[in-house]
Formats: sequence, C-alpha cells, structure tokens
Amino acid sequence: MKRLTKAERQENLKERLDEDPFLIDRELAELFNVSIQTIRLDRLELGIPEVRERIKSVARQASSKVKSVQSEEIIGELIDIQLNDGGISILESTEELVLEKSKIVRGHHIFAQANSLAVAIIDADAALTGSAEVRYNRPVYVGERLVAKAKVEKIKGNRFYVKVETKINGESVFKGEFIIFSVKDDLMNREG
Amino acid sequence: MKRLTKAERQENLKERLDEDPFLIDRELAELFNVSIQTIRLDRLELGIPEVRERIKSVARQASSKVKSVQSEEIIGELIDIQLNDGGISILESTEELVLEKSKIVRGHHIFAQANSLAVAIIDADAALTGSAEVRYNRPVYVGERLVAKAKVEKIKGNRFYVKVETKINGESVFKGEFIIFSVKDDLMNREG
DNA sequence: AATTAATTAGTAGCAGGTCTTAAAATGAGC
DNA sequence: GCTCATTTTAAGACCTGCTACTAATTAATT
Repeated sequence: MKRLTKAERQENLKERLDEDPFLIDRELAELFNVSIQTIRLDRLELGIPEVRERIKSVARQASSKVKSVQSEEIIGELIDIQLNDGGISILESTEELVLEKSKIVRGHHIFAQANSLAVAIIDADAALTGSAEVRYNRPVYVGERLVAKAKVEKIKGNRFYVKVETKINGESVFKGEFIIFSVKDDLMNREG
Repeated sequence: MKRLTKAERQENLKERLDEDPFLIDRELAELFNVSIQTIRLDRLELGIPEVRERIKSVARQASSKVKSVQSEEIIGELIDIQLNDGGISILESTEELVLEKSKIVRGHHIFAQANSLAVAIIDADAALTGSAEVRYNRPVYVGERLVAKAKVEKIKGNRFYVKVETKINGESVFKGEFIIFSVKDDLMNREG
C-alpha cells in the first residue's frame, strides 16, 4: 500500500478498527506502511484506545448484546404513533432475519414487527396480545424495507382491535388483525 | 472467606471465572485468600488461560453470537418430529424474551416458537407461512417452560394446515392454526 | 533558508501475565 | 517427636502491547 495522507490514513484507520478491533499497532503500522509511533499518534488524535481496551469493550457488550438484540421491546423503528389510534414502523430486512438457504425473511419476524407495533400504540401501562389472525401475501427477501401500518379499529373495555398491514414499496406483503389487552399493574405483578 | 481445600478452591475458581472472565489473578487471590502464585498454579492445572485470553475469546464470539441468536432457524429446541405429521419443541423463557417491566414473555416469541415448529415439520425444501390464527390464553412469565406441540391436520396440494398448542405444565397458554406452503426451489430463487 | 507539520526513534515505566527454580509451610503417617 | 509428600509462597528473568515523554529527522510550505 502506498503512502496516504495523514487524513486519509486516519479515516482508513477508523474503518479498519471498526471492522476488526483486534488489530495491534504493529499490524496497523505494517498495513499503512508507517512506523508504530505514527499509528499511536493517530490513535491518540482520534481518541481510539489500545487494543486490549477495544477487545474488553467488545467482550463487555457480548454478554449484554445478546440480550439487547433479542429483547428489543419494539421490533423495527417506530416512526409515527398516535396512541389508541395508529402508528407506523419500519424494519429493514437484514441477513439476520433471513432463512439461510432461500434468503426469505422468516415469518415470525414480520409477525414480530406487526405485533410489537400493535402493542406499542396502546395507551396503557402494559398491553398483551390476546389473539391474532395474520396472512402472508408474498415472501420477503433480504434488503426489502418493511413498512408496517397499524390502525386501532375498535376499543371494547380493555380490548383493542388492531389491524396491521405491512407493505414493501406499496405492495402488501402481510396483513394481521390483533386483539390486544391492556393490563393493570396489579394483575401483572401476580406470581406466574 | 476461610481457606478451602485445593479441590474445593479449584472447583470454585472454575465457576467464578465462568461467571466473570474479567477477573485477574490478584483479585482471585484476594477472593480465595491465597497468594497469586497459588492461583496461577490452579489455572495451570485447570488449563484456564490468562485474563486477556479469556476476554479475547469472549469478544471473538461476540460478533458471531449476535448473528446466531437472531438467525436461529428454529426457535426453541426440537425434541420430537414426524415429518408432515407432528412435532414438539421446548422453549425456556429466559430474561431475554421478556418485557422488562412486567417480566411477561413478549407475544411474538411464543408465536415464533409455534411458527418455526409448524414450518419445521413440513417435509419440503422450504416452507413458508401463509397465514396464522393465534390465541394467547394467559401471560407467560420468566422461567416457565413452553412446550409447543404441532399437528398437521390436513394437506391440500402444497398447503399444510398445522395446529400448534403451547402448554406450561399441561396448562394451555397458546393456540395457533397455521397454513404453511411448501415452496419449490425455482420459485424461491427468483429475485425479490 | 526558515518555519511548520508530520513522522520516526528512543527511553522509562506499567499491567498482567509466563516460565523456572527454590524455599517455606502444612498435613499425614508412623 | 520426626519424616516425607503435598501444597503454598517467593523471587527473578522475560514477554507483549501498550502509555508518556523527549528528541531527532524528514517532508511540505511559505
């Protein structure tokens, strides 16, 4: 690799370490064909910690990350919401959501987006899904952008009837009708 | 902490480091009230690497783990299966599956278990969920063991009608009826 | 040529080890 | 008590991958 300017090198450095935080200064020095001191200066200027600290922070997140990925309360990104009325969420279909062979998004992820949206728009301490009726209109592939739109159709006591339709570029790929219950705190704190 | 025997200490050491791989020898020495040398001997005998290596291996798994958790093709553990007939899967409800406040398992996880089971029992190159009708009978709390039982009710061409019931200690908590489509490979390889 | 910016070199020191050799301490058996 | 094996400490040299600092060298720029 030919010599880059300082600015280029530092940009590149950031990316490299983002991809692979295990790289030590010596390896980076060889990579950019500069001295180790230069790399250390770069890290200093960029506020990038040493390799052992980088690894530590990756490891620290490791335990909690498994949690945070799975335990997102809402699947997808809430972009609009009117409590007890409606809402919209967007989910990018990434590799993680997909069947390895066919690259088709597993159905339960589409359900999860719709279900968590339906729950989210309920104005209550907590809401639980009581039942759902869903239909998948066509398979969803990696990279497609799932836009779920929820609408509260009817409210009867603590029962909320919510319709969700998920579209890709305006094409309907999923429809669901959910019955959501709002739950009082005292009910929830009972021992399971 | 009073002095333990060598064997006790070593057992204990393994557990400790399993819980918290970040512990350095000095901390362990204080913990067990022995010298650092003793801890090092213990690690040597037990084949436990030094703290930096332990952290590294945690970090190394981190990147791949995020993927593997989410992209499991089957949610829960398949413990019995008869293709095109029925199957059983078990899912332990851990903290990761749960709403933070209420400690109730989010509905889409229960759906995911049932749905992936329904798909798994279909004898085909690939199977996709066409529609589902589900009912949640009662909230599921952390620690409860979800046993999902699927039964193929009817087959019509490439349409499979599958009923899934999920129970905890024999008590029904979830029922679902799924229509699953088996898919031919050429259909799946079309560009999305 | 003079000045400034960027790079390289060199030294001391640190954390958390390894590996080796050797000396104590402890416990069990007689 | 004494003896012997096990267990525990201790001490020293060396290692990696740094930090922190000082100083020298090498481009660029004016």
